[in-house]
Amino acid sequence: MNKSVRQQFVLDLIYKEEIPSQEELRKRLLEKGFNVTQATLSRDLRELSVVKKSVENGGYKYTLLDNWEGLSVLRCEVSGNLLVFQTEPGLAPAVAYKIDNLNFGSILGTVAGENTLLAVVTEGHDAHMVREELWNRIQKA
Amino acid sequence: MNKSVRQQFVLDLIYKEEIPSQEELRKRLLEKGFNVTQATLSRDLRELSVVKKSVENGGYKYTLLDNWEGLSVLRCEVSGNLLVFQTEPGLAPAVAYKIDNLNFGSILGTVAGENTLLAVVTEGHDAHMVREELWNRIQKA
DNA sequence: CAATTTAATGTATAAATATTCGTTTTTAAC
DNA sequence: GTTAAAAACGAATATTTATACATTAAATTG
Repeated sequence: MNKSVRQQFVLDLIYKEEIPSQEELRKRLLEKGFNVTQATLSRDLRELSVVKKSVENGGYKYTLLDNWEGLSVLRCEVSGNLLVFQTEPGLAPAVAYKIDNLNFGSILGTVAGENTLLAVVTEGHDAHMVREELWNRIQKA
Repeated sequence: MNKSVRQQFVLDLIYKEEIPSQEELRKRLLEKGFNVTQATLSRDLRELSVVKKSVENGGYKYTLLDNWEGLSVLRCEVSGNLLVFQTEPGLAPAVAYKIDNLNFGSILGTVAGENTLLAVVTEGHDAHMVREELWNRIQKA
């Protein structure tokens, strides 16, 4: 019944299912043991930068504004002040681009090869924490 | 007073300004000579895949779901059934990735170098039309 | 060009969402 | 532990957005 845990579930749900409304989201969360009101979810979605987009053939679904659909990041490990990502062949530059655009202050910059990319963590930040943060954002289902 | 012209203005407005609601969008369009109701704009935004996202320090703004912010595509020319894009150094793969993800039936596939990328137009489609379509989507302000 | 179909839009309203305000819970400071 | 401050939340509601239905405009067919 903790906020950040709930929000993780929210991200998970909208990633895996087609949620058309906050009321529907509320019901799905209830099944998982989270009993909150629509108002709270409205605030959650705001904080998580979740948006409602139209889907083919009518209706709407909630989705992440920056979605990593199709990018398939395979792995992310920490070594010193570096994060090392493995991606599907050829996708590293695209992933690097997306990471750059997140504007994480905790990431100084990225270098991408074919399927490997390095992200340099800013001094004073804990690489493992940054990894967590990023990984959550990437949202591998 | 043509629909597609209006929608172009809509894209333009939400790209250049912070529009917080459909009612506000209506007023801005009115200034430009388009007199439509909120209902029409709701339908426009659905068709254009425009979403409402939260902004720092409160409030909301409409924005494109797939935004090309920071990608800076410099040029796009047609040769036969090919579209040839020039981008800032190193960004071609990221642009190619985004184009792939638009799922245009009119584009068979893309190949990216460093700062140049080729998009192959599907047979039966007019390359110049496709170029227009894509270029509008890319929305260089 | 008349008849028919299809697309675009407005009006009115239902549905969905954001926010105000009051309450409870958590955190921080002593 | 007590108190003060901050964060989280619900209830009620204002605001915003989507849609059902009716109407008009445009395109298609004969």
